[in-house]
Formats: sequence, structure tokens, C-alpha cells
Amino acid sequence: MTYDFNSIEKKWQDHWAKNETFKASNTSDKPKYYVLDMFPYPSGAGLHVGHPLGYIASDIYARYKRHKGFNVLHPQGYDSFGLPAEQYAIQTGQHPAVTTEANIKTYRRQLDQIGFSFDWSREVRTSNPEYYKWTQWIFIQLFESWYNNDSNKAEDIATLIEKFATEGNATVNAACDENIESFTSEDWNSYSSEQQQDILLKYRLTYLAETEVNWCPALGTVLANDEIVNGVSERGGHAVVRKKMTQWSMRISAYAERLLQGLDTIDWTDALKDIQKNWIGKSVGASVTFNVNGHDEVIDVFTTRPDTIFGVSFMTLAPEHELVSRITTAEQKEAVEAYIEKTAKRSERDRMADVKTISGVFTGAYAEHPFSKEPIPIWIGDYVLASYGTGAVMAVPCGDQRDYDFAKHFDIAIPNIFEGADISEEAFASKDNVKIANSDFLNGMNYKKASKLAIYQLEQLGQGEGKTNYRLRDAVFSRQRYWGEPFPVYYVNGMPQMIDKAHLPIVLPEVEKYLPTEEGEPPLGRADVWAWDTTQSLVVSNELIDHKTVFPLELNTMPGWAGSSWYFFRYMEDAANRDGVFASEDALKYWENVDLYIGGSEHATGHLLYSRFWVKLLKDRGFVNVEEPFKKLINQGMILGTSAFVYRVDLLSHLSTTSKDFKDPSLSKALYISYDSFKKYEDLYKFILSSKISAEDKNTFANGNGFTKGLASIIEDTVFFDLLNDDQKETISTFQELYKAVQKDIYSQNTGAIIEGLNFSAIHVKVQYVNASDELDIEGLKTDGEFGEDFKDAEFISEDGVYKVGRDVEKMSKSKYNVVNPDSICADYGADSLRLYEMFLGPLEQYKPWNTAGITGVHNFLKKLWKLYVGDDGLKVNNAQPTADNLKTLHKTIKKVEEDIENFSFNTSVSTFMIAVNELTAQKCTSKDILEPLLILISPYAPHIAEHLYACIHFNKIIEVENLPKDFEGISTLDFPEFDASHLVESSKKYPISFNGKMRFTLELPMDMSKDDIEKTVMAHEKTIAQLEGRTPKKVIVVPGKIVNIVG
RNA sequence: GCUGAAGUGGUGGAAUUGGUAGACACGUUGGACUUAAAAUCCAAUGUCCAUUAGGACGUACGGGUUCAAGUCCCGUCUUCAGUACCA
Repeated sequence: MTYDFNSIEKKWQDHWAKNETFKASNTSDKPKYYVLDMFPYPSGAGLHVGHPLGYIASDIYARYKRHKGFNVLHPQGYDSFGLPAEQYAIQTGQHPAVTTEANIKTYRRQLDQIGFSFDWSREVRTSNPEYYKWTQWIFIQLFESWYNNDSNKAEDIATLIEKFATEGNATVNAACDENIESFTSEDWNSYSSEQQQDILLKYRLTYLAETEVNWCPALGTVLANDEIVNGVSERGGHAVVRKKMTQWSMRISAYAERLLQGLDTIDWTDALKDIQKNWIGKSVGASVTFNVNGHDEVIDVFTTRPDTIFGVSFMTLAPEHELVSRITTAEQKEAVEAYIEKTAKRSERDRMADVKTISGVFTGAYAEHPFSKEPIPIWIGDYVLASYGTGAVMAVPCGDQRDYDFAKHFDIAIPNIFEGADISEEAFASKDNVKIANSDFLNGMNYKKASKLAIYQLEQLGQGEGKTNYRLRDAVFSRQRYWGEPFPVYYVNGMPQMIDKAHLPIVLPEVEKYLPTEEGEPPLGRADVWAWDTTQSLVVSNELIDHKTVFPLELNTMPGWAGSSWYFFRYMEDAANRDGVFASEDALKYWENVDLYIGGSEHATGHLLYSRFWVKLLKDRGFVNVEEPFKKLINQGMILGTSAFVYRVDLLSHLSTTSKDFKDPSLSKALYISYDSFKKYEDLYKFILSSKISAEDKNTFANGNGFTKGLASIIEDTVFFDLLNDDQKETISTFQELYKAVQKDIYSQNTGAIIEGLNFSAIHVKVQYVNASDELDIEGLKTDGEFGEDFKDAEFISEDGVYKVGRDVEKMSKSKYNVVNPDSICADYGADSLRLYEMFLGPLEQYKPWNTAGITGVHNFLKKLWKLYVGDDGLKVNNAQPTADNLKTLHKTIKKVEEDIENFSFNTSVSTFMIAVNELTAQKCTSKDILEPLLILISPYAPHIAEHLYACIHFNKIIEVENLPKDFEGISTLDFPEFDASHLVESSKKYPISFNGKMRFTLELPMDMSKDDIEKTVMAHEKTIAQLEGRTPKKVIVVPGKIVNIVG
């Protein structure tokens, strides 16, 4: 009876699927627990071993929670809209829906073979119209909401319209666009419908706005900052321009404070919280208004240091600031315009990365200090960003290093307003332990007091107020793409109108090509049937557009994060009951939110922030009951690939004649040396260059003397040779042999080349051909068609009969040939081995290289586990009375495994299982009372083998899975074993006896021995006497149950 | 620059409140079984010295606290991640 994992695993996977073992119920007496993995994007490359890491962890936890008596929801689905499918569609013309469907099939097959306890009946796909109907519905909710800062929540836009109609907007305290003109109720009521809509857009939580974007005309699309390299597109190297575009935006900034405060209520890692805190970027300070001399203009600035207001010696505006053109004097006009033109060419990222260059231009204009009324020169400088704050700063050079550097560079005064601070070399940036000086009414105060008073005085003047600023920007929500959710929006007289929710979903139209139109419109501009008929409430042909009853539809689509911002609610509802709701009230009430969320930290400022925002909106509008989507979040680390390299022998050569008839010399057979040789040669090369020889000799060595260079020039009677020790001489003689063989080969081809030396290039080879000892399967590599002729006739120079490759850890990628796919692991070792091994690799959150070498370890463990239960003659388990040792092993294991799972320390559990099985095997344990609970402990980790052995014990024979009775309930319904501490009570302890803190020997003593008795016994022991060599100890430390330390 | 995390054998990694550093596994070496190989089993395996007994050193580096430090404190270095003229 051998452990036939392939057959066992397949059969149990089928059994679970057929019996819907892991289907969650929305009605249960059990407490609920919701375990979720971050939404996978079904990429065309399929799963590699890095993907399941988090899924295995969450699956272990989900299965554990079931054993612990919870009603567990553990669903899975696909974030199936996205760029790669669209990119592929552009290249091949295949509809993204088709390729996405195929990719999902692959994903599903790969996921199934790992034995996850997903409730697939609740699967969702964001690209499914039944799903994105509700994404569109939520979008409409956002459109129909405004944020009331007084009630601190989003409200129906109708309440705002009501206020406008009765009170105007003066009393409204809303999160809205800046610079909205105030109006009265009479004004409002007299406005045209278009005017009213225009105003409302400035308040809605999703709104149309002009946004500056990186537009790439050649690609017909907007590019993210990191898709631009050196001012051109990363893909194709096309020109990119800054362009204003009307796009949908999400007013996430309205929620900045709640997003920040909410972090305190959720159990996420501090690292992740810090990233979000940073991103939200709250700073408390004041806004200050400066009048501009001789103009009717004012400059608003935000400062975190209102206490330093008397230290202001200039102001700096961003070059893009709208006031610049108006206030610049005639003399300065030329210089200012030249500067603006220069900075416009630099990307925001460029400007931010370049900290060293100080640049700026004086506008010629002056602002007036609010208190002293002194004139303050107004400069422009590109260290000030238009997109942050007001795009203007009041510069306090004595207290801010950037302002200081700017002032020094342009020779602007640096008044010192800090008592006793030395600002001759640098600014005094600390706000602690210093008093304000030279500052009129602020003199002698500390930061806190002075800030408060300064704000108060500014308020008296009407030139400022306390203000909190957030870095968080509103999120652009439009994409010029095809493969995304269409907006439920049509346009009447240029104003956006929502399609009534009753007519959703608005289904993505067909297009003949997935590219932008020739006019630069998004791909939906190519759709023929993409107009809204308001009378029929139907999407109709574009030809019918008359702007009376038939109107054009929105051409942008939604971004990738739209569908993933609420999918966790969709899983709560049974697939059968999803028709009329995104999730029913009952389901939402029962499941509340995700108890445990596992995924990568790369989503910290995207998905994880946006979903928190949408959930808060849905709560404000009364659709859900929770403020936060994910109660606890664990980040899993990435699994990296371990690339393998062979070292190709390349020629360093020149032609002996000037004749062009000769072809480039190449070896008749490609040669590859092993890593060991490569390393030796490389070390030797470095050794020569770091040796004490003349610079001239080094140059000869590195660059050659016309005939040889590098290692080839190390021959007897040279300075280089004299440096070598015996080992190095050995190395050089193998090199010279190789060199001569290469020379001979080339000369015999008569190519006219002079070979000066050899070079070695590291070439990636497939990791599949490398075993655990880094030895290469040369035959396998030679016959691999994917490498073409590269290795077919190559000669691999082995050392001592083996060819070893070099290794390096890199991100898993196809081009590096280091991708390991779970399919072959499952076939060779089984899903249980894969699951255990991925956990065994190390702490979940850590980045770690994948190295198949260790998988035999966990596989052997499973074989040992099998043998503990099954012998040559069948099942070994019986009703024998467990021994004290058996019980000790079991309960030790229960305790440790339970603690480990609660702490997400899965790697240590696997070790614990190994120890338990090793011990029970040594104890020859056959007792069902021990071996059955042990299976429950192991089942979350290695569910197939545990389930199978459990069924065997249950029926007291080796069973056939397909013949199981229908009513058989498997291991997943059993309770987790109870830990009983009484089995771990020891009667004696092996004390480590240390001398001055160093352990010298151990001594077994009874647990209940008193401190004094321990000391006496230890001191009388012969080894103690030997250790002390007649000295009298100064002190003896006895910690009962722990240690004895003798000092002296 | 700032913020956060980390640095332990040949390798992945253990060490829960300061209390036997290196669990468990890989790899390596030796042995058993076998015609042989695979599989399996047994033993050794931090480094150095020593025939053994045993000893010295050892958790990035330098200090410190303590009877006792991988763990606590101070300083330095390195790596990774996030972030950045953020006013």
C-alpha cells in the first residue's frame, strides 16, 4: 500500500466538488467567518508557484475555522477586466472576452488541482454584465451623492438641491470644488437647468473635471507616470505631452479624514497603515492670504508653520500658477516666460527627482506681508508643485531648508526669527525647544502658542484661518480603453446624464478594432451601436443620434479598480439570489465584512484605499452596515525565482588583415564552462587587478598587448604568473588549455582572426534542467526545442564528471526561464506536498526564493505520515490505549499548531508535524485516539491525505473514495482537538548548568525540587567540581524549571 | 533624505516573556540493503584546535546593561520595501 497521491487527490477533489463540501450557508447557528484572497487577474501565462502562496495560507485558515465551529465563507472569482487582455486583443484581434474566458479555464484547472476549499458556487467575474450592472449602479450612487461636512457623511444629492432652492449655497458645508461662487436661493431658482447641473457637478462625489494627463498621441492613450521614461512612452518610445482632458473623477478627498481615522479600527500591519497614512498625507497648519501690491489679486498659501510668518522673506509660486502671467512685470516677462517654457518640458517626476538644481525667476511683483505690511518679492520656482496645496508657498528660509537653499542661491535675505538659533550654515527646521524672536507679537512664544496666536490674528485681519491639508488627490476614474465597465452615462448639451438604474446593465458594445479612433477618441468611439434612446430606454445605433431623444453615450470605460472595490459584498449573496440586488440586506447583515483578507502589499494605495472609500460611501447611503471592508489583513510576500546560468565561452579577437572577406570567427561548437570554473577564472581576474603591480602592467593585463589579454596573458615568466599561488597556477593551466583549444579551433577554420583571450557570458537556462545540487541535465537542455540551436551541438565542460550551473535570485519571469509552474509539482509530488512546501519555505509575509530542492523533504514527511497509518497489510490503526508518550506528543502538537495558525506562522506548524510524526513513528503508535486527532490537525495543511486516512480509519479499512456512502461526512466537519495541558506535565527537567553564562552540561532533576536542593545537588555534582577547579563561586543563580548559572 | 522591516551554518529557516543558539528540512559525507540503480534506513554535519577527553570562537560590526543577550539600550554598516522639493 503505497501513498498514491495522484489518485487520492484527484478523487477527493471530485468528491468535495460533487458533495459541495465547502458551500457556505447564509443561515447558520454557527458564528460566521469570512476569509478572502485578493482578487486574481486571470493572466494568459497561468499560475506560477508564487500565486498560490496566499491562497494556501487563507485556505489553511478557512479550513481551521471550520474545525473551530465557524460557518466559513471562502469564495473565489476573477478580476477579469484589464489591460493585458486588451493588449492581446489589439495584437491578435481576438475579442478580450474570448481570451479571458480561456485564461479563466486554465486558472480554474490549476486552482482545482491544489485542493482549495473555495465555495465556487459564489464565483464572480467583474467582466460579467450581471456583475458590472452593479458596478454601474454604484457609480450612479456616487453621482447622486454629495458629502456634507456638517453631518460628516455622504447624502443624497436631492438634499443639496433642496438646500440650494431654499437657502442658496452659503450655509452649505460640503466637500466640493474650490472657488465655487456663492449664490442665493433666488439665484439658484433662476438658473437654467444646464447652469444648475454645472454647479451640482462641483459637489457630486463623482464628477467631470478637466484633468491634466500624460497624453501619448501615437498610442492614443493616457500614460501613468511610470509608463514614461525620459519623456517618451516606455512602450515604443513615442512622444508624450501634458494635456487637459475632461474625465470622471472620484471625490475620495472628501473621505480623507475618515480614511485616516478608520485605520485605527482595523487590524492591518503597521507597514501597510503607514503607507496609507503617508498617502493621505494629513498636515495641520493655516491658510494665509497675501495681497499683491498694485494688483487686485491675492495669493493663498498653505503653511504648517504659521508661527514663522515673520520669517517670510519671499514667496514662490509654481510656474504653472494662474497668477504668474498676470502679476509679472514687463521687465521680468521675458525671463519668466523662458523659465515656464523650460519647466513645462520636464515631467513632474523629473522635477521631483532633481533635488540638487535650484532654479527660479523673480516675477518683479511684490506681495504685502499681512502684519508688517512689508513688500515681499514673488518668485516662481519649479520646486513648488501646482498639484499640491495652492501651488504657492510663503518662504521662510530660516526655518525650511529648501527655502534656505533658494534664498542663498538667489541672494535673498534670511531673517532669523528663532531665539539663539544658528542659521549661518543651514535652516533651523525643528519646531521644538525654540522660542520665536523678531516677530512682533509672537516674540518669546513656542511653536504651539505662536501658531495659535498667528492664526487668531490672521483671522482678525480676514487674511487666514487654521486649515488641515491632505495630500490625497481625487482619483481619475476614466480610462480610454475598451476592456472595462462602460459608464451608464449619456450626454445632453454636453451635460452628463445618468441612465435610470432600471435599465442597467449597459453592456459593452462590439467594436471592430480595440484601438483608439483616428480622431483620438477611445475605442468605444468605434462602436456603431452606442447611443441612448431616451424614449425606448435602449442602446441604439449611432446614426439615430438627434440630440432630441437619442444622445451619444460616454466613450470612456471605468478603471480596473472599479469592479474590485466592492466584489467582497457580491460573494455574500448566493448566486441564485443575486438578480435584484448587489447583495441582499440579510446577506450583508449576516456576513458584515471580510474577517481575514490575504494579499500583496502592492495594492496599499490602490485597491485597498479605493475599496475603503466605496464602502464608506455605501454605508453613508444606507446600503451596507459596515464602515470598513477588511477587518484583518495579512500581506503575503512574493516568491522569487532562482535562475540558473551556464557560462558561454566567447572570443576576444581581432582580424589579422583588413580584408572584409572573412566572416566573424565563431567556435565550431559552442562551449560552456561550469559555474565553478567561471568563478575561479573570475576570481583570478579580479585578483590580478587588485594585486600590487604597476598601473602599466594592469593596463596590459586588462586591455591586451596585441596578442593576448586578460587571463590569456598569464603565462610563465610574466609579472602576472609570479603573483600566483599553487591553486591559482592550477586554475590558470586549465584556462590555458581551454584557450589553446579555442585558438586551434578558430585557426583551423582559417578566418583570419587573432584570438586574444576568452570572455564568459552568463546565459539563462531553464531551471527545470537543474537538480537540487545545481547539476545540469545536459541532454535535456540540448534537446529542448525552445532554445533552438543554441545548445544542440554545444559542448559542456564538466568538472569531476558534473556540470554545475550558477544561480541567482530574481523575480519570476518567462524571459528568465525561472518560472516554476505548480502543475508539474502537483504531478510529481502532489498538491499536499506543494501546499506544505509553500508554507514550509518561511514566514508568509517574507519575500523568498523558490527552490525546488527542499520539496523532497515535505514529500518524505507525507510518505512517513502515510506509513504511520498504512502498512504492507493494510491499515495499522487500532483501538490500542494511548501511552503517556503518545499523548504528550499529540497535545504538544495541538498546542503548537493552534498557536501557529492563530499567528499565521504556518512554516513552524509544518516542522511541528514532522516532529510529531517522527516521534509517533519511533513510539510505534497505532492508537486511533492519537492518530485520528492528528489528522484533523494536519487536514488544513494537507487536506487530501488527511481526508483519505480519516475515511480509512472511519471505515476501518483502506477505502475507495468513489465507493463512499452518500451520507459520509468528511474530516472537515470534525471539531479541532482540545488541548489538554495535563499530558504535558513533566516530573523532571533536564537543567542546563551554566558557568558564567556558558552551558557546560545538563543535569536531570525533579520538577518539584526546591531552589536550595537544586543548588546543593548541582554544587555537589562531580562535573561542577571539575568545572570550578577548586574556586568558590561568587553566586549561584537558580531559576526553577529553567536554568542554573554558577558565577565565579 | 525620511519612514518601516530585516541581517543567524553550505542553503531555507527555528529559538513564545532575556534562560541549553542552530529545532525542522535541504544539501554534503560515510555506512546498510542491492549485481547495479532508484527507493528506504542508520550515522555524522556551525567554524577552528585536539587522537580522545575536551577546549576556543560564534547570531552584520563596535560598545553597553545583566548572573545570563540572537532577543534589551546606544552607535555604525548593509539589504529590502514605501515615500519624497509635500510647503
